[in-house]
Amino acid sequence: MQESGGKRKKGLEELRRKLDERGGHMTQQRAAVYDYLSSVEHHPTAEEVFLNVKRQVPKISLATVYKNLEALVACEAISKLSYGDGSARYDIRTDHHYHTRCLSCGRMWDLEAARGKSALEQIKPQPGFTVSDFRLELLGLCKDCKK
Amino acid sequence: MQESGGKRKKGLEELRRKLDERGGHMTQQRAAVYDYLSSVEHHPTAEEVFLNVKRQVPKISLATVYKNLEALVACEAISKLSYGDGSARYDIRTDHHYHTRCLSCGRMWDLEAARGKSALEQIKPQPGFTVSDFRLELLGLCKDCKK
DNA sequence: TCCAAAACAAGAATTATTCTCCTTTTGTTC
DNA sequence: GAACAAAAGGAGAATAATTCTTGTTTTGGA
Repeated sequence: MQESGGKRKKGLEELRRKLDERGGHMTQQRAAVYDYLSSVEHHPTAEEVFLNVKRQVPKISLATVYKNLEALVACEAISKLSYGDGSARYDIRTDHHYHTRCLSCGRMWDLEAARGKSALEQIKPQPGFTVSDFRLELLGLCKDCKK
Repeated sequence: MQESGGKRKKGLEELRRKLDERGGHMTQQRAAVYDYLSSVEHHPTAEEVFLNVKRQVPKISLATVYKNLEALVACEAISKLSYGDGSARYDIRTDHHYHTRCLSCGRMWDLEAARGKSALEQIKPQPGFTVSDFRLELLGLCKDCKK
């Protein structure tokens, strides 16, 4: 499930650069958290990251996972999402994009924002409110659940 | 801040009808929660509902407020806005509309969906996914927090 | 009026997350 | 490469939002 060596190494170098900018250090635990997020297609919870990273760094604590996820969000290496239910989820992508969510199975997918951006800009907030970002989810039924 | 007597009474009758459909009872506490939500422009948290309803029903407990909010959501008298950042908020509206949310103070406002709807329909999901609803938030700074 | 179901209050429990305290590691400087 | 300050780690306590539990009261229909 891990990316190929070269690509992975490149990701970690990029991460180090981003950490450096804010005076953050690269650690084994941090690299493992980032690496795990790079290796999965979906958007896992902190708990899920913890359980998986533990296999590579058995002594890592849940608090460390949380602190690292926070640090990675702060240096814009990953982004934090919420599906609206319990726990927050983390996404290796930091570019502007949205999500589709299946109301039946709960799974989510990325939605390319290319067309969305200009469409969203047509929607105006109340006077005096300055918009800095959009959050958009399309809710419905996925291919599998429609059967 | 309360609605005029007639309108308020009508709202409560409507609520009783919705509760009846699911075998729910009308109580002083439940009416007060609903009434408070009807009386405000913004979308308060459970805590905020609790503190305000307490002024009318001093012995109400926070758990009761939560249970009533849940019951009102279940009978579709109100809706719950949970985007995962901090506490959930509750909205007397159940029709299709969107929200603005201030990143500084956390408050939320309604955003009329009239223009939004056609704009959102331009955004296409992955093939095979059937969209039944949109969730949209504009994030930014409100008038007060910009100062 | 009576009764079963529903709802109440109070507080304990749970869940997700953050904080505290003390130890270890990192990266920079000599 | 040793020394050092800052950053990060680990373990578990603390916090915040929400839900559950227990025993009591209220509601609405018979």
